[in-house]
Amino acid sequence: MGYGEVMSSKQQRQQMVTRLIAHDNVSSQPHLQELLKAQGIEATQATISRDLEELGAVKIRIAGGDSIYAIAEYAPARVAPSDQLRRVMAEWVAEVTSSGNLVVVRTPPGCAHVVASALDRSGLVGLLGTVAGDDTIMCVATEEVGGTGLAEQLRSLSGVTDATGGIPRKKGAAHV
Amino acid sequence: MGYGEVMSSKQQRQQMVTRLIAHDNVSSQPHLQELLKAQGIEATQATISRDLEELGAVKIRIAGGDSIYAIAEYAPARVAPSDQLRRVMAEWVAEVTSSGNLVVVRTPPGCAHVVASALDRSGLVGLLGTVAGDDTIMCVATEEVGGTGLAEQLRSLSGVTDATGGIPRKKGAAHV
DNA sequence: TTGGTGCTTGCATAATCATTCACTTACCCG
DNA sequence: CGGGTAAGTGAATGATTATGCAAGCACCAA
Repeated sequence: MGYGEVMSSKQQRQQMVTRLIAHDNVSSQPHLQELLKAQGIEATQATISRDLEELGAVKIRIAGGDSIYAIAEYAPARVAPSDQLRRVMAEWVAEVTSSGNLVVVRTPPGCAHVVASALDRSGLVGLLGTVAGDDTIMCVATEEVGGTGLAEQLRSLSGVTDATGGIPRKKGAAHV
Repeated sequence: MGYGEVMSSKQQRQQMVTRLIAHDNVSSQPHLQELLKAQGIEATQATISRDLEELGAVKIRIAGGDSIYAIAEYAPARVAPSDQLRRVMAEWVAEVTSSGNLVVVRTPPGCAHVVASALDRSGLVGLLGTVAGDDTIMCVATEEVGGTGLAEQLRSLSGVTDATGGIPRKKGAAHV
């Protein structure tokens, strides 16, 4: 298996699909088909269906009862292989600090809920739960493990270098 | 608008739907229809479709390419009027206790997310955020209001009688 | 009571999405 | 070179989900 590089059309298409989903409110596969065509990419509904599956896209409901596509960030974590968690953490976690039983995880703007969702479903021992804002996650550690211990786990998962274990550098309001 | 109390069948059904979704891996609406029937609740696919919309359920993809339903903690309550909150709380909250800045809300199995979602979007003063498990919600109270004060508000909303404000009767692990 | 209003539901059907099958192409190995 | 294998795709079709419509019921007001 494995081609050379010619077959990049699929990847290009899927990348465009991802982009379209993220920016527009894509309501259906025919709709997405149109948008793709406007970008000079032609594909049938069948192909798009397969793309969406591979990308892990799902239809979510938005206000008004309509539903649009979104990239999952959610589904795969149901069975969250810790590999997935590690991948998400490595991708999006910028900083991990702790104070008392709380661990504060910083992410790029808007990404907090993605990481929090993965954490929530990871079944990580020592993690009671999370509250995610826009770019900040607050994790509640068990008393047994404590904030410091949990922070250590999280840093290990994300590959973040040890950073100021006890003294927060800056106050960030998590608008939940 | 506003019936007496006879028309509880819809709410019962939706509660069961929520529970089934949370526990089983519901793959389709006909599948859910069967599960409901096994619980003694009959409904057509059309009704179930509407229930799922109202509950904000979505189909997510799990490992293997299959997809199952899940409650969206995310879309529907976008507009959550406080009346809605009161209704949800009254329907599903079994117990409210507090300790320190935390309030623990117990619900029927599988229903925690629904309540937590409503709470998250309620803009309730004194409530910083929530972490929902299967049948348990942890609410973080502001320091100003405190766990006791928040618990009081929540009890009022849900109509639960005052219960052991400071001493948890039983340890319930919130499996998040 | 009587008529009006709004909510809920089932039926039938439309809309949407997933999958089977066949075909093409690229690549690998004798 | 063939032959074998696997990925990728479209057309057609099957499966699933959403919806228009009408009926039924509770409630309210006159």
